[in-house]
Amino acid sequence: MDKKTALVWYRRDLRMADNPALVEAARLGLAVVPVFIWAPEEEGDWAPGGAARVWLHESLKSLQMTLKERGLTLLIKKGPSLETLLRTAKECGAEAVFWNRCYEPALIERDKAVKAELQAKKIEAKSFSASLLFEPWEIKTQQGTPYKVFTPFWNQLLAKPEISKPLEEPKLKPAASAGNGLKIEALELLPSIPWDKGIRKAWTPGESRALQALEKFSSGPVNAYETGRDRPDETGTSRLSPHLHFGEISPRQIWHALRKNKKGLVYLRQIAWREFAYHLLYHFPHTPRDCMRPEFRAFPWERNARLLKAWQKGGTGYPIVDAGMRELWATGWMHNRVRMIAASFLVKDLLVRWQEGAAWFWDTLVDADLANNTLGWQWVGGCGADAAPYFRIFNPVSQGKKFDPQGVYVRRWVPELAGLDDKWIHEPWKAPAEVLEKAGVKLGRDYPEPGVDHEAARRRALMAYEKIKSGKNQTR
DNA sequence: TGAAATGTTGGGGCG
DNA sequence: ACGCCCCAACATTTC
Repeated sequence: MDKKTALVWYRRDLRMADNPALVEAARLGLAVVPVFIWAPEEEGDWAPGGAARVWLHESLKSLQMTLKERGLTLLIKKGPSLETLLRTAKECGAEAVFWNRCYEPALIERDKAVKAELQAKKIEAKSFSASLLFEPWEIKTQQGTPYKVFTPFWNQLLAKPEISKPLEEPKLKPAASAGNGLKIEALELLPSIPWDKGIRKAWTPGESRALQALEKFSSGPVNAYETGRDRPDETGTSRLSPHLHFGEISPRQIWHALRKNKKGLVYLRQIAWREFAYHLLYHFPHTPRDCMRPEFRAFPWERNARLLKAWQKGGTGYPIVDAGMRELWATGWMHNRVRMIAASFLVKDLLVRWQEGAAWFWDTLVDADLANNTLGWQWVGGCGADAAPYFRIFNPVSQGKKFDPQGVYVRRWVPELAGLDDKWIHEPWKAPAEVLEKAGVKLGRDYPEPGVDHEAARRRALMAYEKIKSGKNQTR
């Protein structure tokens, strides 16, 4: 008997365009039942964090609306994926399930099991590549091993045959029986205490806004990206990260929008860092938990709940760090230059394990992405594959002066310092008493004294590293 | 996709 | 004119 209906299982590909699972259903002339299943427990330790759930809620709303305009209903379900798919397939008389791949270790395992079970039940199951330029197993060194260094990975990526064009949105046939779904609200993705106001103000999730953001970026900031990306006081970045994480836009779309622009390559290199992050996560699935470099197992991290909390709340006493942490808390996002500064501060100045920082980012970032988050923190921590050398320690004052020279960013997020002159904005503790008084700042009352002295903290971090250096050549 | 410490160079002041 | 010193600017090395 010919198949009539397919489920398209939406996961982190919340878009219509460049969606191979949708295209396949249309190509086969099948009616489509789009379904989203909320099953956070299947993601192991990495179920979406609080900020990401807010985004997901809004993105699902947007997708549901878009599908509705096409005459389709996005079914919302909750519960174990396999059973839910089987039940939904039965409800709708679907004999095929198509989806686009995820690459987190727990999801790879789950999807493998789902595929096997569906096929055992005579339901066709097919998965597609939609979230990466290349599958993590498609890129290998000459020796056939995974890359551990970014630059050769990047060269290899550029040497590959041209990346295929993004797929057009197909014409979809609605299914006769759409099945019964929940309201998105029933997933309880929104917080009970409304701390998400700032996120809603800063962002509009959804495919159309993602395309707009790309358009805006490619018609201006991309041309100055090389330097503009380092300025948190200006809008020199694409701000595409959360859209990209939820698949509201695909890297193929971004690639083709920017590749013809000579300057676009500087930004596409960042997209390649994302590819590299997925490559590493796929080949080294333990890295969200453990350092890549084995000698770091013996690293003398400190346990300091008080300073960790101060960091989280944006109360370290270092303005650029605090500005970043407050931007994160308020908007669910932090400028990448500031992410590096704030992360370096936690890991090097406070000697707190990078996993603590990764966990906080996981919960507070709307773009929280296991591959990127893991790579980023291991990079800063100096314990990753192609990481910054451990002794590369950011100075929060000089970084602030260099990349936020007028203190615009600091004043935006740390308004209690707004009255200080540019000269002191990144190191208020050095300002003369009368300057502080005139600015209406009393350190320890309006804004904290530095929780640690960077100079001393730097020396302490280097000494801590000395302790594990001897283990450098030990094998895993 | 750092920063500090250390080394080198070259111009200017000055005896 | 010369050597000497100082020091800023830049370069290299070290962490």
